[in-house]
Amino acid sequence: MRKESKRKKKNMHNIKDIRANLENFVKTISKRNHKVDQSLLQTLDTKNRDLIQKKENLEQEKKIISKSKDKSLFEKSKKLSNEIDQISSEQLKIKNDLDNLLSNIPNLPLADVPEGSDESHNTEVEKKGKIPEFKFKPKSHSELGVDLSMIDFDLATKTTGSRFVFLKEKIALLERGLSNFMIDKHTSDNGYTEISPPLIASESTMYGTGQIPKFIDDQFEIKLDDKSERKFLIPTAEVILTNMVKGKILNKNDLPLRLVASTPCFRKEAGSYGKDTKGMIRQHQFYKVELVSVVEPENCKSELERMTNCATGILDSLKLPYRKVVLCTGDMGFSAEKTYDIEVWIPSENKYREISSCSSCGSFQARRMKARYKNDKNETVFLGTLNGSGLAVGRTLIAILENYQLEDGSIKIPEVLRPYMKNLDKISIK
RNA sequence: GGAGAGAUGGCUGAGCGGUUGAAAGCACCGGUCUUGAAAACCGGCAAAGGGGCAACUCUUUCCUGGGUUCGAAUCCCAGUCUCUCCGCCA
Repeated sequence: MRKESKRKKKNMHNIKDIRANLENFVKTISKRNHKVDQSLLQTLDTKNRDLIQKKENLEQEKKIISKSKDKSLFEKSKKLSNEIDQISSEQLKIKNDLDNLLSNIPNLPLADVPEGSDESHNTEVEKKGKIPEFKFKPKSHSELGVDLSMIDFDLATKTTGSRFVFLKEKIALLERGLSNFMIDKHTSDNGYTEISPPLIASESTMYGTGQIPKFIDDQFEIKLDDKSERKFLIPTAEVILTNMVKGKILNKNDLPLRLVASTPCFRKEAGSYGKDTKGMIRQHQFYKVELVSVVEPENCKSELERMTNCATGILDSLKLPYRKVVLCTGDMGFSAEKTYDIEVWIPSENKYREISSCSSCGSFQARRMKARYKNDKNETVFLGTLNGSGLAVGRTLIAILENYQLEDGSIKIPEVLRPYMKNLDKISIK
């Protein structure tokens, strides 16, 4: 039989589930500020299935002929091939449209996620730590760093461009110390396995966690050579860590898988022009300690709580004031079904700023990655994946500089960090 | 950069034009035996998609894409990836 042209299989939302409850699906997705063209979806699906039926009938006919080895039927078989080709290419086109439609639809929010269109509808669930009271006007981290000659934005502008920074001496050490401190804590106290991953991900890897196709504009694409698959600098270690199970079928006793890595992250920050242009809050490149859990899907909810606690644990031990919020349906990331943001207190802005985001993605990413496991009943089912920052190192650094600043512009080092800082108790001008 | 080898089910690994969705082993699940476990023995065990309330049934899939043939895991072409050796660099 002639090989029928195959399509690259994309996995995303399960069309079967959607079909069974289309109204509801569209309604739930609309809570996420995403409109689904219901009639288009329905038309494509019906048409697709119709063509599949037609194609399969012909294929069966052809198969019978070829098995019969009856020479008198060979001509007919050739004709069937042509027909099949025709129908097949038509079907492929429809399927492709359907795939494109589906792969741009975000994950379904869990039932307990508050409804809302934007961040103003996020719900605070916890507030912890004491907001520092200064007897002087607290400086911003960039003022502090520049005054100490340990943060240099101008230099980065010269060598690279905007939204990059040079850290020097004790502040560079602080950045490195923070990464080490966080990783140590997650590996020794929280049961995570340390990974040092590639910082470059292939196109299919980026698709797996949901960065592609919808958010391709925010990714730094890099060119290796003309031939190989497109490659991207990772926007977060989530991408590369989560994809470690891409295409795999794990055993139940491999789970849960808990991974931690400290990596630079690269983001174009397209769409945030003019936002947070001052200081280190929003950079094209920053370090982040990332937590990833791969679990049985039914354990996603409890794992999310656990992971979030691992993240806040870092802030607790650094004695930084923070609050925890549940993101509303409209503010969640593409792949998430539920997200907690952890926000740390930033004195110079007199408000809380995101320092970690912990999300359960349910089976959304696993489906895209084709990552499965054998469950109790020996069925092969999609895994659950979660990711969270534990924490964003750059922003933690900012929080420490600002919250621990002294009147003379020097910075007190939190107790737990001192072993990572050559036992310094203070960063001050030499 | 030069020269080779390879890509098959959860894993290892046979097959090299038709009854092969694919041997065998391991893993896994069920059973017999056992006080329990192990061992041994018996049985089961790929995925995706379509149809059906269901029992069930059909189609596709042996790296990807094209081609030859009535028929391809098997033959031809192109590509990707992996491995080994040499060179180069760290």
